[in-house]
Amino acid sequence: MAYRETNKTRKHKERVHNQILSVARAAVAEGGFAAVQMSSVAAAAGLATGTLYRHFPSKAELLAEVFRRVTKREVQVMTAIADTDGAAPSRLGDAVEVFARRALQSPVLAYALIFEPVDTLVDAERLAFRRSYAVVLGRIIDDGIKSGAFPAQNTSVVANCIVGALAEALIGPLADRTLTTRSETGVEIEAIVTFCLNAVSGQQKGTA
Amino acid sequence: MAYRETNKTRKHKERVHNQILSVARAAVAEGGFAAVQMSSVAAAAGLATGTLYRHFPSKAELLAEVFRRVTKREVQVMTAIADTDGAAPSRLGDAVEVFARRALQSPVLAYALIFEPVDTLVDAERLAFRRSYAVVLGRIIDDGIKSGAFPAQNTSVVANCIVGALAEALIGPLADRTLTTRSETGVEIEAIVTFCLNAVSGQQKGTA
DNA sequence: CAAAGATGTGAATCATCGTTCATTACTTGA
DNA sequence: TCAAGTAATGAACGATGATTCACATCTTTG
Repeated sequence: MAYRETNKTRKHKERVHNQILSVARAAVAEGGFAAVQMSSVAAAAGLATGTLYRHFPSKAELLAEVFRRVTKREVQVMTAIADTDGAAPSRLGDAVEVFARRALQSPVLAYALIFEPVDTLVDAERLAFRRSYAVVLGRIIDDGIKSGAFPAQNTSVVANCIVGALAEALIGPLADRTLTTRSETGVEIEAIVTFCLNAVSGQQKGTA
Repeated sequence: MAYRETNKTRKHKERVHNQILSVARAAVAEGGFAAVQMSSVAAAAGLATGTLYRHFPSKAELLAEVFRRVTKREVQVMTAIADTDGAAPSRLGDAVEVFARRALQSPVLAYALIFEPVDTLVDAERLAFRRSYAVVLGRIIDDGIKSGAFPAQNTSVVANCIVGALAEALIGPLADRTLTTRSETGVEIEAIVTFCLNAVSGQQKGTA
């Protein structure tokens, strides 16, 4: 005898929900997690501050959800490459290169995802995110070892090292985000790819 | 005809100054920069909050000073190794290993120094710090190239990659800093050293 | 349209900390 | 001991920004 949740309302709710997430995502891409303020998000979404709390219990959860969404896509992209059926070295090179290109495309977002501390919730997500990358890379490396393309090695440590090398060279504080003409970017990426391939295929006492 | 700064007062002042820095440093090592609160530092140092401001103009400056002190020592250690007169590969291995050992010794502090964003002042210091590391590593690598131990390569990118690989493998995911028996640590460090040496001495198209 | 319920609103509240400053307690040289 | 100055104190202040909540508005069903 009264209000009941209906298709229309459900859709509306979902639309608003997504709208909020999208605005928040944009804010993160613009200035990192630190730059996100509930009031700004609300304003940008054309809502009152309080309304956000009808959709997310807290800022932390909102940010965590943003993180999850963006992150999911990134991992999918990497996974797709890993599941290609080329030779391991070429797949590894591709994975590294794609990571690099995407990171350079939106450096602030990349920084936020890889580095920026926020709060326990998001930090936990980040851990999972990094691990996902390492897992994908590890799979490629294991393939390479099996096929003889790479010597035996401590896959998980090596995978972590690669993630770190990528992160640091591309979006760490030292990354020179100023001198990025198209060609300079290319040279840098090539250097990074070489570094990683060398590291994995090197001949030093391989079984560390 | 009155008060004048004297030896005794100067000494006292300095003692308190150092005491504050030391307490702050401990706080950073315990929970990172984010965990440092002026009131806690004061309490731990047996002082009133306001007293801190007789010694440091602001929290930011206090933290920057802490950063500088800790960091100076670290760079000295690395530099000493770089200036040894062994072969480049062995020096590089030593540098990496020492970095690793020290980082594992106080992971939270290492994390704070390498990653944790704080404010403009500290972030500027961090930039210098990382650059110092990269420079030291770069010097070793350049030596190696000159002596023919390493192929030609983009030294600065490679140095950054190494710093990143170290950081990630050791302290990025503060994750399994729990299951570090002495021997596991050793194995992990060895894997990291191998990774870095491979990366630098690899034969892939070296002149990226 | 009315009642019931859900949603939206945004000013007020709350919590956290860095920073200040009037006051008190020392130190020093005469 | 006194005057002149310095250091220490810690409660109060201020800024920021997340969160709440009493109220208004909208949707749905009968």
